Amino acid sequence: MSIYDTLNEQQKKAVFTTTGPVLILAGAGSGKTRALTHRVAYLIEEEGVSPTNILAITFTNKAAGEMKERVNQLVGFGSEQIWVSTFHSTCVRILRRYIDRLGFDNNFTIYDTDDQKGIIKEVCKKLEIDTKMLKERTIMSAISSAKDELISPTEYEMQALGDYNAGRIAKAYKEYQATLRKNNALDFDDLIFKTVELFKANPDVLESYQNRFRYIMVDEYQDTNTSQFELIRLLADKYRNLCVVGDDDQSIYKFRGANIRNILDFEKVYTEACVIKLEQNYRSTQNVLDAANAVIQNNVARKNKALWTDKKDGSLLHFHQFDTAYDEAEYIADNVREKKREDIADYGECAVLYRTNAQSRMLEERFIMKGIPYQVVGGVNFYSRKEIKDILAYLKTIDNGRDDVAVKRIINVPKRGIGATTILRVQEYANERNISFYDALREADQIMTIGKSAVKLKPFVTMIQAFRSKLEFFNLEDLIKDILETTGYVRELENSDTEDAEDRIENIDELLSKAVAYEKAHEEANLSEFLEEVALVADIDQVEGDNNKVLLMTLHSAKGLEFSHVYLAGMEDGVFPSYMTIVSDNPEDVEEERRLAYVGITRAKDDLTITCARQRMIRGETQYNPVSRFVKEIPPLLLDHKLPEPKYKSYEAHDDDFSGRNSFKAKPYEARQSGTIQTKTAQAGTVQFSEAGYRKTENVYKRQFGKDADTIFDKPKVSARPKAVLKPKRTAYEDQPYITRAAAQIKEQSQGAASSSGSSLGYGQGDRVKHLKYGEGTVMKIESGPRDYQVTVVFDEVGQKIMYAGFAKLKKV
DNA sequence: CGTACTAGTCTTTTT
DNA sequence: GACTAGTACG
Repeated sequence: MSIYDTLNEQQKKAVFTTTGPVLILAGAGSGKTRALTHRVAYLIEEEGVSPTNILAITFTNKAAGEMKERVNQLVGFGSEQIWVSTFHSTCVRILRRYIDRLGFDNNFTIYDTDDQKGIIKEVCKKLEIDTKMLKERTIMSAISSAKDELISPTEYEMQALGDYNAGRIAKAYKEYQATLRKNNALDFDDLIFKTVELFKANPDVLESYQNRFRYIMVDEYQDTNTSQFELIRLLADKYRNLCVVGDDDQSIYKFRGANIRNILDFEKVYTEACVIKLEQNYRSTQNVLDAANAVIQNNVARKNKALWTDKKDGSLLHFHQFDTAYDEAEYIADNVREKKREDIADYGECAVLYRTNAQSRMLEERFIMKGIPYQVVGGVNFYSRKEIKDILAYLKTIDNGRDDVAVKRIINVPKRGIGATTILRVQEYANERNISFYDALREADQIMTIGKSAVKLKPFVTMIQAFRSKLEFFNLEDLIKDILETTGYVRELENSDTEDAEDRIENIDELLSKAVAYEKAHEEANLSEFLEEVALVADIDQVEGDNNKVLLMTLHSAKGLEFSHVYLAGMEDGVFPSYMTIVSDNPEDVEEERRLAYVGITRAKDDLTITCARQRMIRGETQYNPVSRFVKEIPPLLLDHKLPEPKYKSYEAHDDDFSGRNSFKAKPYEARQSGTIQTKTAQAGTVQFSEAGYRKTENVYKRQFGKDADTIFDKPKVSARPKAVLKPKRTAYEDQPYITRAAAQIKEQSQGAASSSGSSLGYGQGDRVKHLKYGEGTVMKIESGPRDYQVTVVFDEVGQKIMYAGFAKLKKV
């Protein structure tokens, strides 16, 4: 019995076909990681391929780690020698070695979105681009798209001829690249671009990597963009042992430049390619799978496949429409708690998925209220928080004095009385002499224009020099501590009475422990590599598998994961699919959203709950949204609750115009040009839909279910509710990077309460207490729960509430 | 130079 | 609603 016996026929074919180009079309849950890991094992064990000759590219560091681990289990040795990493990390490793050939310093820094924006701003100022007319954002995304397509500034300029705005972007692009070069920095897109450039300009370097990576595998191939494809094409060009794995139905990163043609046209580029389809789904129940299939079928641009499963039907999909987002969140939290109580599911088996990060807030509040452990993935990245970026900027300055962005970030943090004017003068001086900002600082006393401010600059330079000289004998931890001590960064935070100072200090502590962990994991930890690792972490990388918490994340972050119990929240037209895509005149945009829905549905192994709200606050505006078209595409037979009956007819359909999907396909553009319809709801607020998108939904629905598919506009019952009691602020906390401050307090309290007899509450049964939002009330009961004291209070105004002492912050009156 | 307030924008998704 | 950039003022 060998390890390969457990594979199905198609998986075996994927594993045993080791030479030449291979395209594996792997449907959701079809065991593609299994196939990939076994393939690597097979290469090493049966074909005697050296692990060093294998390159596997994954999408996230987390996926890379998992792959390594699984190969290790199969082979038992050598897996640490396989090069498994993301596109970006792969490129950094190559560039660290060879980028000097392109005129960069090998210790270049990597700019994140914030840094980029800063540069773009400078560029706009310099080129006198009016950012009201042409937004930084637009310029940035134009540059990013250009890089994804491997278009250089010069080429961009040529293409922009005759177009005023494009011409300005071209100028900005050119200037931006010049600045990056001057600062010895690369942005995310450059990492790929420059590697391709390096390979093209240096055939010897390319060949050495071609010889090294004789077997190349790429996971999540449907999400590669043009530059990534080119990179892979170059690397695989000599031996052509390229195996790509993907699912066109799960392509959800078009906004990031992903080119779905890469997978759809693979066979055209590699005519000798062997195509293998993995269609048996091992993950989900029949009902879940049926729903997913029904939804994705509405997409036109896809390779046909039919996922099937051996599994039982399973339970029906649950569907609930609520009046408000509050009710929705409340229900989900209750439902999770119930499943836990009845032993149906543990917390770690549940996940709540939503379209936008902003939707996590309401859910977090409810989860905290009910004491359910959870972890939010994403939102504001830990490493893009102000305080973290400040500390990192110190490290960057110490590491690479040419990084002007970093130097300018910290020159007056903490306050040293160095203002904008001084910085400007120094920059002018630097520009004249063509030296870096930092080098200009060193010559501060020679800059005539800044006068007496020069005195303030000197101590800064001396300090940085001192840090640099300590670099040799300090480890990372000591260095960071020294920075905090010398600059008084934490002291300043402690003295300021801003609300979030404490959070910030905690975040800094978290950074320190990350640095310590990094040093433990790496024998010869050095500053540059630490900074580089930090720059390339994804949110999902921080999720630990074994902490038994409900995971809250966007649908995008959920790709590649699976859970027994999945909640799809906010399933409303306007939220998901997003308003932007509904009104877009490109029908492909809604198709991408549909793929996202497909990803969401197929995350569920056993149980799927779909929820939505009639009323929802989005960006400070109350919106009334109908049930998502994607829900309507699920056969009603699979749902436990019927879709709501339409109450307001908002649009009269003309069946003659569109008798079915084919006729829609036949004349999409005329349809789309007929503008938008506005639908007034009973309450204030309007919702717009593109007519085409609207009609399409309608027709698909009719065709499948023979029902009137009118958009539903229920008049929401607006119940008077107390406003949210707390705003969860995300903060890093010990081993749990993204639990909220309030949850952290609960934890502290419960730990403290265990040792100190419990009188620490300061109030007891029968006492009158005051709550920040609920006002005054009487304590009825205090019970010690598993995490904290549960206090029951009857408030004078809002009635009885049961809450956790640690976070309710009740005061005796 | 630093602070406090105001106005405007934003988000759909991220390596 | 929340965050940020820009501005007016001390």
